[in-house]
Amino acid sequence: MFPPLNEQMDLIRRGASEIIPEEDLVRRLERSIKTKQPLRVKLGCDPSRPDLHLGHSVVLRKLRQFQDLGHLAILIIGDFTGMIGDPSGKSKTRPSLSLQETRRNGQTYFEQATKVLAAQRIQMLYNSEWLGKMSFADVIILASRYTVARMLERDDFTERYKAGEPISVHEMLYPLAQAMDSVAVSADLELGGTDQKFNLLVGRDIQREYGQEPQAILTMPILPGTDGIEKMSKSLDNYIGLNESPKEMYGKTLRIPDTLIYPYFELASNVSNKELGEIRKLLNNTLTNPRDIKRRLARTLVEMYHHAEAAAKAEEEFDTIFIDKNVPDEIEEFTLKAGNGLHTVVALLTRTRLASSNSDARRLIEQGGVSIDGEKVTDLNAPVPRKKEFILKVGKRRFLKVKS
RNA sequence: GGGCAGGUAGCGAAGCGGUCAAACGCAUCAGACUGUAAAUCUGACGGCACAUGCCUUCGGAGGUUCGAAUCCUUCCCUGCCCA
Repeated sequence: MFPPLNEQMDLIRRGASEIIPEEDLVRRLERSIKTKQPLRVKLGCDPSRPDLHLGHSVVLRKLRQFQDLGHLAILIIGDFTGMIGDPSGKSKTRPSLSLQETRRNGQTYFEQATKVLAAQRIQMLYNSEWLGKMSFADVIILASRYTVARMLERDDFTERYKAGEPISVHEMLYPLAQAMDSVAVSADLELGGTDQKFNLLVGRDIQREYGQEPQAILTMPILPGTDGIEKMSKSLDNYIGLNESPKEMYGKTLRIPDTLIYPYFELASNVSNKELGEIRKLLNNTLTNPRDIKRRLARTLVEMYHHAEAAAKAEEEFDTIFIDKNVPDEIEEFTLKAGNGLHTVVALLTRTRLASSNSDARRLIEQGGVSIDGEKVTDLNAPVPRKKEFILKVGKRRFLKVKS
């Protein structure tokens, strides 16, 4: 039923940052082979940000490998924690979601996650099922099993504490809540990014306190965002979303700094180890133009989340716009209606949201960023052309077909 | 409970009675350049009107003043120290 241990470990280790403790995992795998029981591999998901991106895909792909090996993927939607608010300390506006919202987000999370995960051997649970039932007394008992000093060991707590930044008490409850998830599902292994290491380790301690064998943990490297500096995240707008159109995905990928080409192939694509080696060789060769490899990366990613045809088309369109400086085939349309009072280009830009305000629209014109049918608009008071149809272009890549 | 230091535009951070729509950095947007939507350079960057005009912003609410982000009162929030 399961592949041999060595084979499993080879795959499991690939790309992994740390496996703690590796002997534990090996032991469980051996047992699983013997008893023919799949491992219960847990991954926690934050439903307050239901838009998945390549950063999430790194750990999801690892989970997928476990599925492929015959193990069970347990997705835990943190709806309970989502209802209380985000603990990251970064955002002051902690959106407290309603139960309904968390359910809806959980659903969209699932839909996106299954772009990477296999539909079978997957179990999705909402942690309000057990956390919501805990009494205050239960919480106190749970909290008594961990110490403040140990909690403060967590990097981000240490730093914030030193920097004199606020840390709310409830934030310290999050690692414990997450640990209770592990207890609730009797996790054999929990996956997460390296930034989750602390939380994952707390899970071990708490499981032990609750009479369970502590889970092994496996961390994956953090995928850098498209800026090449920060961790990929939606709030920093340095992400490539799993749900994005082929066009967006392709364009964003081609924009990443050259230094990210290899890490993206390694962590976010499904190229084989052999291909990875070739890619590395090519990148080290000064004769190769990194652009060509980056194009391959962009195609690969689009193929993974869409299909080959879409990838080819996205590439073609990119070339059309940026190399040939032409108008793409498919562009959004806007129909001018009599009586909607759009007489000037400025008004049109604002109405169609190509500019955020009239001032912004004027600014764009002043800076030479607006053209109609390829002709630069220079007059701030330029009227909307009396044509049946024309192409409005803003900046380098925003197009609108205006009809009347 | 007491003492101290803070809360400024998307973020970080200056300003401490008029010349403040508010320096600077980051992010963002536009232009040039480029293999690229990268890097670099240039410019813009609250809103409305656009000719030097008006309106809304500096935690909230009041007040002093011809005039406040800047002074006073009060409330809310944050950090540190003492108890």
